[in-house]
Order: sequence, then structure tokens, then C-alpha cells
Amino acid sequence: MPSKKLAYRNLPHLFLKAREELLCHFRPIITHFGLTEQQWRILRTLDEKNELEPREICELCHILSPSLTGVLSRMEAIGLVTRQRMPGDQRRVIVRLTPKSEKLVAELGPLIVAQYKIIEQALGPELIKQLYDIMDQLIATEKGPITRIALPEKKDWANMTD
Amino acid sequence: MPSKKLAYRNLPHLFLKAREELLCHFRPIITHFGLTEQQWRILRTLDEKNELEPREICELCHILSPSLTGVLSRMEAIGLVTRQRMPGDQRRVIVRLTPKSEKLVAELGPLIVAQYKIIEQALGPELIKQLYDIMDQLIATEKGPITRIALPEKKDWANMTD
DNA sequence: CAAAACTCACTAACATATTAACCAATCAGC
DNA sequence: GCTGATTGGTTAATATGTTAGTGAGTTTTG
Repeated sequence: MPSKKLAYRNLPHLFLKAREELLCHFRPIITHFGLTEQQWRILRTLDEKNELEPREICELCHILSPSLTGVLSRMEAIGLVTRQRMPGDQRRVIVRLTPKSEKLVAELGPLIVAQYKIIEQALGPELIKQLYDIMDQLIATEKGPITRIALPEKKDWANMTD
Repeated sequence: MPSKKLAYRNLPHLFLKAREELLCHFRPIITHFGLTEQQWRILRTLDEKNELEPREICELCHILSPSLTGVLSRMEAIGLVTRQRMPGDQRRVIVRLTPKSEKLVAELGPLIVAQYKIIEQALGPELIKQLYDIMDQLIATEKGPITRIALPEKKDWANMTD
């Protein structure tokens, strides 16, 4: 028989679900152009900021550095971005859109906006506003100090026989 | 120069960010026990439902079927779940916790709850309530008909020279 | 009853996530 | 100027996400 149920709803899981419920309306548009979610996030961000360094992309697009290395390599290989070492600091890199990807964004962007409008209408603009409001609150508050509970001694559950 | 900026904020991306802001407080607990996020989601759900079929786990835990195959294989290999073919229908499978994983949930679950309480206090219980409320609204509304915009003819951007 | 359609889990191939470790370039301090 | 610490990007190894397809088992239909 199962042990006692967890008393709290799974909030992170709820975010995952909500995100998927929204994204499923955009995914077909993005994949139609042969892009992945992450590639589109990067293109969109680059279009807005003009040029970015990898660590900035990591921060803005929520992609971890090791993942980004591969994503940028593939994007560079198919001519969606250029990578150029920064003259003053040979460690750093500058990533830019290509003429080709600028055209792509110009064609894809309006479709995303149009789909947004449809969704906004379906959900009701007030709900959208409330969402933005609460999410901003959440992300702002999270910066504050949240203590971490104490963890018990480590047990290697994976290799226990019992 | 960049084309015109997209007029809408990226709502799915906001969910991604919010989820991460929350999850980062739970991840250390989960990994401390040698589990992955998905493994814990499955253990937690199994603990609540007692036994589940793979497609039910996919639905409840938001894991796609091909991913689940691997996750369950690994979990079975280290003795966290059992998989048993259903007698009446040889296509179907029943997944259950083991005594070992029941103990694990009994030890891990309360820690998750405790961390939840800390976060709830930090964010303020009203904010949490509003969050649940809006998320439920969102997910409920999403079931309604949201039309998909028409897509232009397919272009193979990846293999274009220009 | 037999063929077609369907369901379920799985495999395959590729992209991304996650953690740890690596390495060259830069910087801090002496 | 040299050593030690730091930064920025990368590689490696493993786990999961994503899409398409497979194959056995079951249901539907003629």
C-alpha cells in the first residue's frame, strides 16, 4: 500500500504543463521552418539584441552553456548565425544573425505574433495580464533568500539490495 | 540591423523561467538521493496511485512514451519499480513501486513538503493561491478550440545558400 | 473467420539537458 | 614579470526530449 500522499500540489509540474499547453500552438509554426524551439529562442533574442555573447544567450534563453555549444555549432553549420572571436579578449565570442536568418525571423516572427493574438483572445486579455503580473511577482520574489532544508545523511538507494 | 521587434512577451519562456526558479530549490534534495527529476515525478505519482500503466505515467508526468521506456528501464534496473505484463492484454504493462522505493518516498516526500512550506512562506500564501488559481484557469481554458494560423509554403531555410 | 484498422510499447536517430572536468586566456597580487 | 585564481567556452558521459517508424497484440469490420 502506498505511504501517505504528499500534501502539496506540484507547482513546478504545473508550470511544465501550462508551458506545454501554450507551446503546442507554436511548435508547428517553428518546426515548419525546420527550426527547433531553442534555435527559435536564440534567433528571436538575437533579432532583438542585435549581437550577443554566448553567456548572455545562456542567461536570456535559459540554455546551459554545454548545450549552447552544440546548438550554436549546428546553427552556424546551416548558416543561421556567425561566431566571431572578440578582438580584445580571445576567450569571448560574438554571435550574430546572418542575412538569411534575418529574413527568416522577418517571415516567422509575424506568424508567432498572429498566433499569440489568437491565444490571447481565446484566454481573455485579463487572464494574460494577470499571468504576466503574477509571473513577474514570482520571479522577483524568488531573488530573495529561501533557505534550504537540511538533508539527511546520504544513502545510495540505487545500489541497495533491499 | 535587426528587423522589427516581436510585440509580445514570450509567455512559454516565462513559464520555463518560473519553473526553474522553483525547481532549483528542490533539485538538490532529489539529486541527494541519486534520483533525477523525472524519476522522482514517477515515484511520487506511483506512490499516490499505487499502480499505473506506462501511458498513464506519460500523461500524468508529462513524459513522452519513448523517453519513458528508457527511464523505466533504468529504474527497473536499480530496483525502483517493477514492470509486469498485464495478463488479459499482452500489449499492456503495469508499473509498481518496490518496497525499497516505497521507503525512499517515505523518506524523501517529507523533505519536499518541508521545502514547499518554506517557499510558500517566502512567496506568501496568497500568491501561491493566485498561482494555482490562474494555472488551473489556463489549463482549463486551453482545452477549448484555439485555431492555428495558416502556414506559408515550406521553405528549406537550413539548406538555402543565401 | 479473415483482413483491415487500431493500440501499446518499443526502437532508432538526432537534439538538448545535466553534471563534471578540461583548457586556454585573462586578471589579481605580489 | 610570475604565480595563483578566475573567467569563458568547450569536451565527455549519461539522461531525457522529440519525431518517425516498427511489430506484436487486440479490436473492428466485412
